[in-house]
Amino acid sequence: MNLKELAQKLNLSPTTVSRALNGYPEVNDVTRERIVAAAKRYNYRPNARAIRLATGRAMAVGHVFPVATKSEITNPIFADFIAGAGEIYTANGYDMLLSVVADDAEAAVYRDLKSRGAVDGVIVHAVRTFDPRIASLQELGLPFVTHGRATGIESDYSWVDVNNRRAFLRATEFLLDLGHSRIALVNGKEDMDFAIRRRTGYSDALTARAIAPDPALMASDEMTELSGFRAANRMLAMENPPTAFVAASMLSGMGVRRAIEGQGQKLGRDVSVIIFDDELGYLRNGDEVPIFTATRSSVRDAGRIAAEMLLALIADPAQGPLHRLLEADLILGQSTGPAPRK
Amino acid sequence: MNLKELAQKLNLSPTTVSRALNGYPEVNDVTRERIVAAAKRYNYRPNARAIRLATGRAMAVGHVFPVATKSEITNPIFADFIAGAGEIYTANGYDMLLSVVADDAEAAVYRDLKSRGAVDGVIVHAVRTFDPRIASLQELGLPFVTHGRATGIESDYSWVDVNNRRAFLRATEFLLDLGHSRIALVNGKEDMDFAIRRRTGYSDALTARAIAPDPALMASDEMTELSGFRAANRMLAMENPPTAFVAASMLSGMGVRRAIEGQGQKLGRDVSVIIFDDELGYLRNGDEVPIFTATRSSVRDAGRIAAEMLLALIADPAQGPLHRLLEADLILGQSTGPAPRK
DNA sequence: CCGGTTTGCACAATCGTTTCAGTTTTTTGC
DNA sequence: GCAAAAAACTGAAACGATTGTGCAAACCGG
Repeated sequence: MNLKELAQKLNLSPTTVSRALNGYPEVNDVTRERIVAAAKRYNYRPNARAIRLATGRAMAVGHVFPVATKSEITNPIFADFIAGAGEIYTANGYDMLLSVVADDAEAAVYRDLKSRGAVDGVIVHAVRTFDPRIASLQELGLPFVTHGRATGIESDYSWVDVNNRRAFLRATEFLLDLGHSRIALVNGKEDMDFAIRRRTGYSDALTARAIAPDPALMASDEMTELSGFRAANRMLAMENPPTAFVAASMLSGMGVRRAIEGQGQKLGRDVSVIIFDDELGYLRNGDEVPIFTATRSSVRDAGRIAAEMLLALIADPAQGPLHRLLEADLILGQSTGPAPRK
Repeated sequence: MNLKELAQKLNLSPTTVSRALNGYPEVNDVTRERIVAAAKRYNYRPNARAIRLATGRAMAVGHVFPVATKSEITNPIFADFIAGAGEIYTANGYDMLLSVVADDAEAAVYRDLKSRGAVDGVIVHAVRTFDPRIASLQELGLPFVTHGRATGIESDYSWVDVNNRRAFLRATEFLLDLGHSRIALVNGKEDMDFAIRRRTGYSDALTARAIAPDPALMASDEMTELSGFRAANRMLAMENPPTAFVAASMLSGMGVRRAIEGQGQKLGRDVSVIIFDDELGYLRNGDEVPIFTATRSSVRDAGRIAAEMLLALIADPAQGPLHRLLEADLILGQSTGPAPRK
């Protein structure tokens, strides 16, 4: 059932039917109702391909899912972010186009998406410091929003980010307030921009209390359980081991916990742990009572916000670069307690 | 740069240019080369919207990402499956359309996708027993491939699945061979079809050795670390506790491990654990040496295979329902050992 | 050299919408 | 009652490709 057929059944021109369904004013109310009713009855849905060609808009936004050529790590954040963004697209009649691509071919994909006219805008994931994608997107003139900021990029662009620095600053301060002074950082890989910011927050908190950050207490690796375990194990074996950890993710934190318990120590009593909790659907921090004390910020919410921002930008690119800095909550769980007395 | 402009620059008709670029035979080789060179030089990419309208094909496949209305659990499998499938789409010039939708609205989304002509086929995730989506897709006449099978559906349809029953049968047999007789199952939620099959494999292995499956040794819940921990804790506190566990996922297994170690027992010596390993990118089972003994089957591979199957089906639906049953490898890790002597 | 085939290209219709620019009909003001 | 304005509707041209059909020019064997 297409527009022409529907128009014939109604003894009207395609023009009128189209206008009626799209809410144009120049159509009689009774006619409009007749048309709407018929459309529903015949289950008419305008052909997406034709609309796109006629309007010149893709009514779709692109997400590029980089598959690292070397490490096979897929970003665990991705699914939740997509879920949040997707809700917004669905609610606004937009489609979401997902491109899976080797991470060295991303620029080409953006150009392709643009010149094929497949999308009206894109969301950029996993921003790195000095991320070259930002410049190439600006050059292309394709509306975009990044999830995370890139230190080292001077030009202005639209982004949604968590205040990672402040989150880690607060987490570290909280541990300091509990009397801890040997506080370790189990960070993600520090080519990611957010990891740098997190380390800065951690260091700043220590420095502000006149504690010099100890490089031996700072680890940086993939945010997996295993590397969290290894880092914590190594540090706990030191002569002057840490009494508290700040971990970059739920998984890292689980690894740290295992190391602590493996040494026969008790989490939250002998050694404290704070994690950064992205509230991933399948990695929940307990049910009623949080297992870990955590700085918490929902990735799904970030997805929603980024999607809304992008749609606004598509509707009116002139409203210039938009920014949104989300603050993480500090929630109290069972993994922190006062520093043990010597 | 569109077809007409390119044709003008070449002093040719759009027809010829189009035919040259699409490999039709009736164009002179030197002309073709001239055209191809010009296309590359002007960076011409045919407009996706126009192609779709003209050919009637969407050159896109849909993935529906159900967001549970009640539990907020997003499927951790999803990202890896998508990554695998996406590779295939990209290689074949197809786009991937992702719809995020409340799980009670899925049927409507399929109908919408079909009548709008937005996709040529879809992949169905997270199949449940008696899954109604299969019938509605068959009715719609939209090509589809499911990831997982649905017991209780009598009609034939295309699917890709892991031999879950055999995987759990082998895992259980392996533990039996090591002398274990009190073997527990920490399963996923048993409204998912694969979970049922897994339990069947587990039970069958026990029964074949004349051991009656003990309901007290069978848990079924979300496949999270916490529920794995709780189930194992409960079972280890029994009078006659299990000496081995079969866990449904990496996360469950991590929970089981924590329960074991929490009781001061040693994994692989006092209590054995086998997991099912989906080889998720961010939940790797160790680096060189696997932590857990596991039945392993790559979700990413499953995604690739399902995507290839769907594209084949779109090209020629008549080749009828296709099936692919993947076998899981049994890989030896450090989490299993002979049953301890009483 | 000539009729018929092959080769290489172009014309024009088509896909299903939107939308500009009319055109017809109705309403309005006086 | 009539011109002007407003309301309601329509024709036709886009949008940018693909593709069936037609038509010259080149080529062929005899």
